[in-house]
Amino acid sequence: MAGRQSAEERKAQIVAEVQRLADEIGPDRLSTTDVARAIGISQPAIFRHFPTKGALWLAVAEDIADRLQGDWAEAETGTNGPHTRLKALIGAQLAAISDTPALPSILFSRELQVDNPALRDVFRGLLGAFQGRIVAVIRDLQAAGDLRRDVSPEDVAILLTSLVQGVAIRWTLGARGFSLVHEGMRLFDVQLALLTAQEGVFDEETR
Amino acid sequence: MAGRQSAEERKAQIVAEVQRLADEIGPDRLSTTDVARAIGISQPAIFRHFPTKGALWLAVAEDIADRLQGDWAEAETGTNGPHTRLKALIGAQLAAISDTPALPSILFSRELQVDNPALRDVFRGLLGAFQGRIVAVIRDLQAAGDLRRDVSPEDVAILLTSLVQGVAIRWTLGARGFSLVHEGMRLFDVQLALLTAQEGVFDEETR
DNA sequence: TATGTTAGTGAGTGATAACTAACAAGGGGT
DNA sequence: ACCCCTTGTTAGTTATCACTCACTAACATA
Repeated sequence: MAGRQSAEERKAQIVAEVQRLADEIGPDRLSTTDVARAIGISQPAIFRHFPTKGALWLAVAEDIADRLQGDWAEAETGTNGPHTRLKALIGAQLAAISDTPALPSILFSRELQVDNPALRDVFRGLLGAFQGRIVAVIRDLQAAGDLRRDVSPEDVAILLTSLVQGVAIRWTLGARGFSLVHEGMRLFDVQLALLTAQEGVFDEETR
Repeated sequence: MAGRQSAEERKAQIVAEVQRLADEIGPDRLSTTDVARAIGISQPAIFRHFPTKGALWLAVAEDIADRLQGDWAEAETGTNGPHTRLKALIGAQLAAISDTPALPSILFSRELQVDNPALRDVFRGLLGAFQGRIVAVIRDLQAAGDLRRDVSPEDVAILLTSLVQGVAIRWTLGARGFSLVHEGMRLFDVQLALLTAQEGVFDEETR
């Protein structure tokens, strides 16, 4: 329905629908027929706008990349100190997953990445960029003396991004029975409290 | 080759091959033809041993569940204090993933779980059991005074299991360019050091 | 109003998926 | 040495996948 549309609009509509349906059906099981039916056009019409299904997925990847990078940039501009900047970054990521629940399964889909190296490279770069932003903010936090210095910024970044992934996975497996953003931010505060505590009091045997 | 085998042996062989191939091809893209060819039998022979492909996956899930639970039990028996017990548990999990790299993609495959609720339930229970074991050890650690008490055991368990998942994902995406067990244990030590540091020194604004 | 362009359709293609039916053979127990 | 259950094969079936082809209807413009 809604008749004919411009190619640009239709492309955007298809890309959006893929992200919505990927959550229900699974990214790799999602067929062009599913997408076409959900939109209300014929299945071959998909191929008028994308030469191959791989190209469609690449367009989806670029859409995701653009949106996430925009979210990160916005999160970092509207904030003053490094602490709120870090909090905003993590919050933006959680919100993005909450808005597009298929994000983790798309980003980490083994199937999609096995026969679409270009896709894998986009996602790898994207996750690396996020990690890089976190590392930079951690450095600022440490420089300001707001975070213990006996842990490397890279390790802190890993702990925090793992936290986001971990809570997102629990959220998905548990049928989204809680607020991802709320629970994620709560755990972020817990982890950050650990990271701001005084250094080395217990002698921990590090064998 | 190797001629005829007993049903029991053949079943185990198929289940093992699925786990090996799931890593190369992707759990959901893995076809019965792939499995049969890798073993050296005809494709319909698979269905002599498993009524449906879904039943095959369920057998794989139970194999994984048995193995993991065995690993956890072993990790917890050979250890004395709660600290080494925790370390052994995390180490066992990392080693299991290292031995069966397809584990994360199988356990978290959206595709497999969408149309196989039984499978999803097995995995959910499995991950819950691991979480439960971690929580119990954390409680012991706190009771012994070896871990700060201003963090709930459940939250600590989430932080630690997320850590394992996070490092496993990085390991997979990065083409397994480092030792999963080594890197995982290093980060575990970092996180545990944070968890044993003195409580609440910085006043963290918790808005 | 005539004309070229573009979004969209219906029917079909070859490949591959899971699964079945009918039949062949291996091998231990009597 | 024969039997017969079990394991296996070959040859299908049906469904679905991505993708193509010939064609049409809507739109913009001259």
